[in-house]
Amino acid sequence: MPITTTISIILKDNSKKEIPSGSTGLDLAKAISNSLAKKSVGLLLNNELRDLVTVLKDNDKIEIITQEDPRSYEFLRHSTAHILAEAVQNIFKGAKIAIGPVIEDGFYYDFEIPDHKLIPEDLLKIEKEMQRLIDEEQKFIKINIQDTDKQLQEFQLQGEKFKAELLNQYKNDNPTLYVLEDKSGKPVWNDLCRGPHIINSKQIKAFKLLSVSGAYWRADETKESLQRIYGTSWWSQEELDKYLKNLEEADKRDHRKLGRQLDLYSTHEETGPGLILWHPKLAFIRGQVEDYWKDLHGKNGYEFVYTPHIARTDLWNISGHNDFYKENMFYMTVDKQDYVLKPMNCPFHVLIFNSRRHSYRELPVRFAELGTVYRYERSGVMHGLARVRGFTQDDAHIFCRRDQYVEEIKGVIKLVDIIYKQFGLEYTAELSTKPKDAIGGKEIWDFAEAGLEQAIKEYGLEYKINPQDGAFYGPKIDFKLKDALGRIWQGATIQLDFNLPDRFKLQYIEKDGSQQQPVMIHRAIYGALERFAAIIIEHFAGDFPLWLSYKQVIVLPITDRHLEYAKKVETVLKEKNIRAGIDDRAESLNAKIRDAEINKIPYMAIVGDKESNENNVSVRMRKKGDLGKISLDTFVEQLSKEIEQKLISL
RNA sequence: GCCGAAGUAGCUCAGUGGUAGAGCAACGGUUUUGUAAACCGUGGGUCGUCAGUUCAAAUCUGAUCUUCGGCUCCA
Repeated sequence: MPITTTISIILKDNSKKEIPSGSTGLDLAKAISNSLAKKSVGLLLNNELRDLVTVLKDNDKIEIITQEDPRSYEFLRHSTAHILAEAVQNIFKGAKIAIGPVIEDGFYYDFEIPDHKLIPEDLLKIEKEMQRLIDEEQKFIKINIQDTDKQLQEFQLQGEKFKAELLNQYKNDNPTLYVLEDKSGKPVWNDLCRGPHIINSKQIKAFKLLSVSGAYWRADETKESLQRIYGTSWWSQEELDKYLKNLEEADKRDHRKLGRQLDLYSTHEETGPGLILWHPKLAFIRGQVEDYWKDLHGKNGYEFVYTPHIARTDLWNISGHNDFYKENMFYMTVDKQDYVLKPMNCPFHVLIFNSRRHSYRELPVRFAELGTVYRYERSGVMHGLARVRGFTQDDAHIFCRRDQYVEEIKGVIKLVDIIYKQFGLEYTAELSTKPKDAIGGKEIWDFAEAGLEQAIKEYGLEYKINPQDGAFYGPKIDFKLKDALGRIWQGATIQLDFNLPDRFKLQYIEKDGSQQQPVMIHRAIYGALERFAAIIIEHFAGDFPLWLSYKQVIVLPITDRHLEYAKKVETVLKEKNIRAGIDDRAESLNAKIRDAEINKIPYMAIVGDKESNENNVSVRMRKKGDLGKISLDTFVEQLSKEIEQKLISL
């Protein structure tokens, strides 16, 4: 057989490149251009991320990943995590390493550190050690583990029980070890790892450790309790600074912080955790959000119902909640009868449907309710308005025929689209399919999943599939929404239910006189008003659009002699249903402006001599500053239009 | 629920065993102000709660409640 001295590589654009055999990805990059080699980080080799220094084979398909490619961060962060682990083991001698994966914008590493509890100050010490290791220009070397038993023994000898456990698990999958070598080529540290990694620690230009927290080995609370360090790393200090600034901005928008500053809501020890008291401003905003919802749903064929907050346990026995939802329910006993505080609205809506016979002609029936439910949440999970124990769902249940339900799903998707656009929120859809422990046969699941998929496709929505992530009672579409800072929140959900129609024996009379089971759809668009409030507070950073603002205009008289005209302006605005007020305090104009800005009031109408003589107002817009003088009539007209159109400006 | 941290005036925070502080807000007065803070004065806290150690506890210890960062779970 002839020995080939060159191999042929297929590049991203399907062109071919001949390089000497034994070349690595880095050699390939150099062969293309030196500037490319400088920016190169790793490879996409036959569709898998690999080290840049991987030796290439004939006919390999290669895409060189540079620092400009978002995928390059995976190499960087994963490698920074290794340096973190090395640093921690250098500082805390008995520390054992668990796992250290890349997460969005960063990485973490889990450790078991006997006799030491990490505190934030430790992070500085660890960062220093990491920098020292980075400056040592340590090389990442990949080694195939030939003798797993020997390696296993070594891990056990070192007390690296987590690595040993992992190696044992992966021993038949060609496990690899990454060894870090110092400049002299001496191995100084290693980790069982699939990679890929960067070549040299000096490529880590900007990193920061962010926080410490607890975690469990394999996310199992019965297993070892570990200490986790979170960090982030970037290709340049500028990138890191930008990221940290973004974190600060997110912190400023935190709805819990703004909730206090703007007097939006409170919780109290006396009421208990996760129970929200809505103050007037946020209650007003909620009212606007609810009115908009009612209007839209009324126009789209929904009928509104009200149902009680408690029901006898009997109801929850029939629905099955008392079995599968037990840990989340609040129970009480009255007159020796057991009651449950409702965790969901569906059983009530089902009872309304079942309270009389239905003809196929009446379907679909759509019952909607802003239903307040209570769920016991474990004490550590509460979070401001976003995760609470008592919350109001914008709930609705659709009962329809099999031949209707695709259209019904499309109708719900349309509402989701309209509503999210109204708030300037982007979203993505996810289709969750049959889980392992599901009720209902394959046939009905196939039918339901196909229908959901058809609806999404026909609507023209992009979506991804979450295999086996559906509810046990049916598949679902979840909507993840993205706020102004690009953060993802769980929003709307559309779920099919095969469970309740069965348990409550739901029926309607078909054309041929037979009794048929309707298809039942659960859906919520805001999700929960509490969480939605949290989302829009953070999305708008407290600067609510005019139609949502509790106070829309504050009139600022310059001196007392302008009070009379200021009152006139206020009256004119109020007559046009514009929510206006006057700041008549004996404060300087600057002070009044400052307070209005702090309270995030959208418009300030400043009135002095010039304005009162000409029936004008000087308009100042929140955050934008002085807009100049316009006539009072024009001002009213412009505001009315902005309110009418529910405009948003971010 | 679990791991870790925190709780001092309405808010933000200082105060490491010896008489509880600041700024802002509030209140009273003076100032009548042109696009992000006028000036003077006054009041306000059993230091989350309960127990313990001590001559003496905001400060040390324990329990408990709440909050925060995560884990797990979820609208």
